[in-house]
Amino acid sequence: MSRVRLTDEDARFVEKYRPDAYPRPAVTVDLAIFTVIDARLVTLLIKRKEAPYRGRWALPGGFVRVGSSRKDQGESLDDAASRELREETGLPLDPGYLEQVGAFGEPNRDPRMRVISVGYFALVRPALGALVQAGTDASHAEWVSVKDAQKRTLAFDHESILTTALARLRERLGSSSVAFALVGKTFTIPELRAVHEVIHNQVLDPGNFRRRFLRWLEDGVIEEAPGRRITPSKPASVYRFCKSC
Amino acid sequence: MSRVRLTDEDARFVEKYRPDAYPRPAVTVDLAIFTVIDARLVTLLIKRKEAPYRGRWALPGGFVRVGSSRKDQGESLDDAASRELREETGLPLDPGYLEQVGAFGEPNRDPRMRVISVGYFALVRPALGALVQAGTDASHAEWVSVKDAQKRTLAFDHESILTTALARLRERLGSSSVAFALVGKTFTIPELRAVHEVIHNQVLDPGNFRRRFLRWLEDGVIEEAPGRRITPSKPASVYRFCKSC
DNA sequence: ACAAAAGTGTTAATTTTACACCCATGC
DNA sequence: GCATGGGTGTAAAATTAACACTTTTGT
Repeated sequence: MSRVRLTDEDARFVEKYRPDAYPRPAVTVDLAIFTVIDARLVTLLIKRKEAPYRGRWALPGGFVRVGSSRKDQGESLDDAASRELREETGLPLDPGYLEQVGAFGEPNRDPRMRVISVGYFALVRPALGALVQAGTDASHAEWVSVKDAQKRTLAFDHESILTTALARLRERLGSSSVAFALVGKTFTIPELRAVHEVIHNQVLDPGNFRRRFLRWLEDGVIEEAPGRRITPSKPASVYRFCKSC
Repeated sequence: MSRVRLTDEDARFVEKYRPDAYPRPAVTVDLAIFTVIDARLVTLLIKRKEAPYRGRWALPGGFVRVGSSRKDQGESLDDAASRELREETGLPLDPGYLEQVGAFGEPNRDPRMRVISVGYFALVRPALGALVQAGTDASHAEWVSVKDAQKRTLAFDHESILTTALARLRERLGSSSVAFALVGKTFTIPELRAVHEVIHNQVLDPGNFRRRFLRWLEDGVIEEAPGRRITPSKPASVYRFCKSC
């Protein structure tokens, strides 16, 4: 983020400035965290333990930490989202993938007060996804298939955040960094195809998918990796994402 | 926006709720308002009359009006953007086109306090664009070619908002509603092509462009309109956007 | 008549799609 | 050997790109 140096006049003005002249909204981040489990696209939902909407399912999220002084203005939005992701999943760092999808700020979306939420979508590897359930109070957090999640009545306007995030995920799936965030550190082409099929909810031609994929190999985005898969038929070759072959 | 009815418990809780427990950020909307003038893509910049960054050029924008009570939570983000658009351009309603591009909330992007800005991009017709300059204090607001705007050092992080907005505009240009927002109420194919050329900064084949365009005609998105253009060569036929032929 | 730009036609190149077929492996 | 699914080949279809050519206007 590029920022510009202050003039002396600006600096003097800042010292005099009185905040709180106008009411301010609270600002939160809410996350649609996706992974693939048992060939279903799932998202992490939290059962709210407090009002409002107590007992209802909601996207994980929380308030953005805003410093109380000019010197300390708190954390960035991305940092807030990343922090919530870690806190709610209990997973170690590994950002996986995290992208903002926009601000959601209709009045009265929260009955307590004016709250503006910045929506994110996040991806975690399936292998890690399985750990989340175990690490948390089972009744508190749950992987729910996106289809089911959209049928439940979520708290606040989380339904619309989820829908927007899902659309964004589908848009981004063509990009390699997104595509590889939902498979293991090593993977086969059929594994990757299965993920695409689940997300787009349609079967894909194996041959054609393979050809699209092979461009990434030619471009050096991925490389062959050692390893095998146990299969009831011909085993596929294993690849890995290649950030610095 | 779908929202869910409160339970009685929720309602009771809301009554007790004490806001202001944590510091809150100020929230603004900032707009990249585009139009085409003299075959240049231009955006409206405001010369700041107050600190911080006094005298520097900035995107038009302002604080989101947040009500001070639970009953009145103020205006929506879209409404705030739409209001600023009207206030800064002095143009009558006619939304033209307005779309959110995301939240920009790095700490210290504003030296006074933590400010989170929601960026929008807006389109106004060229014919209207010319009026804006006249209606405002000339030294206050100015149409600046996007290329020049990106060379000037804009206030805050407006450079990054502008860049993001421009990218979004280019993405959306294929959609009819966006494409037609930058030409007159009636227009010719060459006029429309000129707009595309300016925005994508490349010359387009007239024949091929025409064919792409004609699909919209077949789909009934547009229709022929009466009228002519004064030209030094063969005049093109005139069309109009057709919301309910 | 001439220049200029609209509009039409045609063809090659590229990408997408569909589907046949061979191959390696576990059982 | 046989079923299963990985991997390869190929050809039709659709889209894109390049460019020649005809038409209509103002001068």
